[in-house]
Amino acid sequence: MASNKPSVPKGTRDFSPVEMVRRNYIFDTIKSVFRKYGYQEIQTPSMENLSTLTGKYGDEGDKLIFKILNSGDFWGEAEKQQQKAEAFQFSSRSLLPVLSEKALRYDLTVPFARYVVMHQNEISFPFKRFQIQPVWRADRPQKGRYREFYQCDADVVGSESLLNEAEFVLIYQEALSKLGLRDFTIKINNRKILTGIAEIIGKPELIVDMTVAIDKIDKIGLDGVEKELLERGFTSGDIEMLRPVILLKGDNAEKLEKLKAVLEPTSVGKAGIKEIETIFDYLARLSSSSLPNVELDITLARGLNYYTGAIFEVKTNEVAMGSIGGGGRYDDLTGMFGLKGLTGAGISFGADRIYDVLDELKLFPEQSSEITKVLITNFDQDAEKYALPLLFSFRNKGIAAELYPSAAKIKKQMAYADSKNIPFVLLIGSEEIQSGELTLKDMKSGQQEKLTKEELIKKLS
RNA sequence: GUGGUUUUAGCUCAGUUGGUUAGAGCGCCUGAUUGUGGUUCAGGAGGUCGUGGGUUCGAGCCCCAUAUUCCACCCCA
Repeated sequence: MASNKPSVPKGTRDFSPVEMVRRNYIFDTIKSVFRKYGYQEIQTPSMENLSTLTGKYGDEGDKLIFKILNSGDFWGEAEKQQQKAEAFQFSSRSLLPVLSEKALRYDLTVPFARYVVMHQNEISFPFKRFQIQPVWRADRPQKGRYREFYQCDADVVGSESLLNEAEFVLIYQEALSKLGLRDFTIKINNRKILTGIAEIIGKPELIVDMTVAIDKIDKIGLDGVEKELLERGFTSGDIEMLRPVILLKGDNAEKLEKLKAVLEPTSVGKAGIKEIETIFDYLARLSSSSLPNVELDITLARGLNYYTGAIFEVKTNEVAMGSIGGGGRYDDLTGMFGLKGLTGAGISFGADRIYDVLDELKLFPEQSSEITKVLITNFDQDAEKYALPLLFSFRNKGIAAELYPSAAKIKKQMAYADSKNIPFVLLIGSEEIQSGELTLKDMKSGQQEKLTKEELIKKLS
């Protein structure tokens, strides 16, 4: 086994030139919309202190954090610990802080919260930031799920206005439309409504179990949800009360009316309804058309523990794929880092899933693989010498140009231009050098014409 | 973390009950065309059959382990 076949770690990928063009198209589109709504870009390190990340994503989440092994003699450190404290027992739990104190970023929201706390004195609130960087999860890969993937987050901290939530809907709407998606659903819900429902049933402590179960309605159906609710500690009486809420039908206004009646006894539930109404009201004033793909979905829960108000999730209906975006309001995210009373709200686009969707729907624009405008052929040393100042002039005028780097066969040089999708090839042989009229070939039509340097620059600019 | 699945040429895939020298299409290289790509024609190179063990006279094919791919569950973008 001297020579291993090279490979990349499970769930990671290389991105070749064509893929990068397409990925940047996605990033640039999303970025331009973020900027349009007043969000500024930041970046944070790929790794964070492990203590920054642990405990923020729940037990399931913590397991998926990629931990970085300490450098140096960690085994010696472990033994030193044991000598110092007799009570120190070797176990996965006790050894972890000795073996690892850094970890790869799991999402962009928690590092952002850390950033806000560390930079609170330089930041003027409300602070609107966006961030596009990879995150890592030690998950088992499958369709649309990678161990390294990019998130595109926009978050605002220090503003409790529901205008932010309304604008998030518009950002989703605009960015996804720009990318060519037509049939997608922006689902919206409110944690307070879910809390209200749990209160009415009289099981507020089981709210997480309730939401996890009803979130699966699309997947496992009503019977499955009811079965899971029973397993999670609800009685059949509770389920009787829940059923009409889960099966809520109609358009957004109708759903709101029905919910209002159900949630009348709970102040928190009513507050949730009011928030949704306010967001819809903002949206009605902020957009020219009604937004047909915004849908109030009471079964939308999302896993993350820290959402307290609005919850978003975006799904495409054109391809079978998990959610391509999500987000929500979290009242006290920075509290875990010691800065209390700062509210935040944010959304995320899953760039890799969006890529897979656009790829499957063949929605990537065609022209994008053309980069170099003109290739100058290389006949021999004399021609190369003649070509260099010309190459310089082309680039000076902003024309993307290449000189073939060796005097290879013209056939090969033409094939190179063809494979790279270069639209023009300039042929400079002894004839052209003498006359000063150079042969420009249009690769698409196959036509050739003789042009002077000035004419070339004019034509290629 | 649980259950299943995939892996054969650069790519997409054939390969019979275990039997000589493992095939195709596309791509690549060379030539027809020493100054012309994408079309055509002729020729050519390229394979530790994912990896490591085992069974067998003999393994791409059977068994074990491991990696990887994809899928479902959990959870999530």
